[in-house]
Amino acid sequence: MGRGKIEIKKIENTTNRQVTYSKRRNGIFKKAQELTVLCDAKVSLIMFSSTGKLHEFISPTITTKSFFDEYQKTACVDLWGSHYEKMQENYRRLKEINNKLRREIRQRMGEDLNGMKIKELQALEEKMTSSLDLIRERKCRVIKTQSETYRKKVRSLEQQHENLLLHLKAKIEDPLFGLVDNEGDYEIALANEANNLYPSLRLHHHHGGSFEDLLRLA
Amino acid sequence: MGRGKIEIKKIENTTNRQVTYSKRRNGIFKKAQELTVLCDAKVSLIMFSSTGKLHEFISPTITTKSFFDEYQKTACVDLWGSHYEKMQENYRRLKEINNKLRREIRQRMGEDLNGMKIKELQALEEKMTSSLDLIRERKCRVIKTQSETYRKKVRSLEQQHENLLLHLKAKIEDPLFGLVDNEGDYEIALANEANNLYPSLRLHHHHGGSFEDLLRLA
DNA sequence: AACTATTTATAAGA
DNA sequence: TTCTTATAAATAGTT
Repeated sequence: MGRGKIEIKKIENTTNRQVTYSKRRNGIFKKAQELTVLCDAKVSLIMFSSTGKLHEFISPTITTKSFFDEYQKTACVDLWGSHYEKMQENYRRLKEINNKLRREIRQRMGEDLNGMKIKELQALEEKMTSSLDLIRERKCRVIKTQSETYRKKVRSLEQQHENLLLHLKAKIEDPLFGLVDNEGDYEIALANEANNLYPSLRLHHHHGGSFEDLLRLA
Repeated sequence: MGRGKIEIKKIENTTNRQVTYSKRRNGIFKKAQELTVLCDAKVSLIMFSSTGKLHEFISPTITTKSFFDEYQKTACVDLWGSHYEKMQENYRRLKEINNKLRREIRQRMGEDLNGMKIKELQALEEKMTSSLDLIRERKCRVIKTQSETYRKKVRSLEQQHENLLLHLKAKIEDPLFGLVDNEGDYEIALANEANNLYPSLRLHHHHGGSFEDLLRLA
């Protein structure tokens, strides 16, 4: 239908092919639409052009999903295909691994040992003792590090404390060293100066557990 | 296109509607086929008549399944809906659990302890020692049971052995006790009788490890 | 299922 | 892309 009759074979001229695709696509969509209305049919028409562009028509009387549900039921086709099955396979394997891991943990907790042979039990025991050694080693090192940190902090605080004492002594010997407005406020000023240093000492001591805690843990 | 122009609305006369459906279905299939060839396009055309009958055309250059895989990818349509998403969610959770389990095992193996506080390490150590106690207890019980079984078997075999000796002694003292055909075969008969018992003894001894193995294990 | 008068789709050209 | 138009194709109503 056109100025000349054409043979039904691939149009080699790209531009021409795309023009024809566009025209005929409109034509076939219109036909699908008419069929839907005239004959009360449900139609799905999906196409990809040679350049990979997607165009689709679906009867407005139905949703895409329900259309394909019906199609799969009627045609006995499984469009889910590999996607679903691969996923299910992976899921199954993951579950299996999970169970093995759980069993391993239970055994390492001393449960679920019923089926085990003597040699297996012995191997497990050996694994456990060597793991325990590693854990204890790690614990000792952490404690040592922590202890060292505390030791340094204590020394630093002692230093501060000493400085403070020297400072106070100097003030007592020479009341005019600091500028004090009157004799009555002198005691209060001293007390405040002390309080400004001690809170930080207490804070440091309780950050992350006391030194006494550490000794108990080891 | 025909003897008269028709309005595009549902054809109420059933026969007429079915005839038109049949004619136009052929028409649209031909169009789809021509589009496939002329424009090198991939077309899927599926339709259900008002009576529920299915007809479909798909470009012979592609399979139904690969067509829909591509369709889903391109259209970003999830035709499987909630089903798929639920599965994906489960899969994700399972993976997470898996990772936690692996971490737990690694910690129980004495690895991956870097981030742990002293108290956590101590708790882990305690869990491990109590687990180890359970495992050792279990091992001892299994060894005891096994040992007891072997002891009984040994006793039973000793009993059999003693019976055999008595039997032989009886035969030697009274050669006519057993029916022996001639004097020349007497020695051979004795040897065979002995061999029929000893193999079973050897078999029992090596089923699941020897007694000496057991002692070494404990 | 054919037939065929008409409508519709579209190839080629602008 | 869109419009035009000559012509091929599709099809509604009829037989």
